[in-house]
Amino acid sequence: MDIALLKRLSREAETVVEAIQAKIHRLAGEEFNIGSPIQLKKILFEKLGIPSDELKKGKTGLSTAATELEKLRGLHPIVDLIFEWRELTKLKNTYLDALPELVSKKTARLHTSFNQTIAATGRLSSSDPNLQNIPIRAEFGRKIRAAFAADKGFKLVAVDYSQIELRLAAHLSGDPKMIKVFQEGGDIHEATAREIFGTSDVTADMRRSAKTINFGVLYGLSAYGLTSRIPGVSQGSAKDFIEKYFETYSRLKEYLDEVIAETKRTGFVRNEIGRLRFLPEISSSQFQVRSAAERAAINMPFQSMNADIIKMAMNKLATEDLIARPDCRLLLQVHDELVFEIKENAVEKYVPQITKIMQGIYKLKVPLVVEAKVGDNWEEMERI
DNA sequence: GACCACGGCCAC
DNA sequence: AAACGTGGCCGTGGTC
Repeated sequence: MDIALLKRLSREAETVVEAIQAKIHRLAGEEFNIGSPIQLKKILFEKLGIPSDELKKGKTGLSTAATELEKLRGLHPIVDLIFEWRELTKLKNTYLDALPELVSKKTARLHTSFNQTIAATGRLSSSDPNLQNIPIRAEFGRKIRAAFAADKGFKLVAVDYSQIELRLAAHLSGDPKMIKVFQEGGDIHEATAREIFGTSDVTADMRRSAKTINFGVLYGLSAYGLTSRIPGVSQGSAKDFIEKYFETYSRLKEYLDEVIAETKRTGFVRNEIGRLRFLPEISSSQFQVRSAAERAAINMPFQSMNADIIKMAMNKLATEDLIARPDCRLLLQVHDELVFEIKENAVEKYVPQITKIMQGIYKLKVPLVVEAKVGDNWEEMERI
């Protein structure tokens, strides 16, 4: 771990947070704890009178979650500042200030625990610290990854399964259109956009919407849920999108319906290699409880198969002596990705062996593809 | 000081 | 009506 980098970023964040905090307090006309949703609500909706009619309510009243505050952007300058404050304090508290404390004095490394019997789907989880949720999506957070650096003379190598859950959707459902896209090496999100928007001129926005639907379907997304996740889409057109989606991938629709029916009949869902998840709540008389169980049932075959496939690959890698040798060690598993530290002059030797094992570990009706990246740290990685 | 519920948010 | 699955960690506000 590059502790000096984390400390630098922490100081950078602190300076900005203090400036933002002062602005927020000035706009509010008083000092208050921005991190307290109770106090924040009072300022936003009582003192400043920002309209709150469209906002969701939780157990304790109005929600100030990011998805809700998003609706208030432009109504008052304090809103944008709250977003910035939250982003920076989150990163500072959870990563920048916490991780250096946990670095071993002896090894200069960070050691996590991987838990094997926590997640209901068979995934691993990581704790103390969780190294499966290190930021990557936002620009500032992503910099934290640079602190995860390979030893001198070594490289970090990250190998991840490409689109594995959607490939599993194609495989498990046997949907011919979806299978065809993957067999031809096509872009599944673009192909989906072409179908649901009925055009070969797919814009970036169309592809983004199709991507949201592709992933959402694996989670049991509803038209309502889609509405809040695609900007400017009404519930009516979201419903149309989903209908069009399932007209396109009709065998997938049948498969998902079968999973729910089977789970209702037996009280459990079983993935292709036999892992079970019991979901007795699927027969609940309470709509909310029952619906949540249906979504968990829909997701289970994909998420659990992903977990089992990467576990089988890790097992084979261990058997082939590729995870704990002086010039090649497995450091992390992040659900569909394995991160190795490999001696610089041995990357060329080991990466083909690793990718071959990962790709060949389980035969699907579509290609199982992995992508490898290499770099001196976890931020600056290049495809190899 | 330990624990809890909650709201919130990071990852895949 | 309810509204996207699996996790873990943070601070707040509270109890014991």
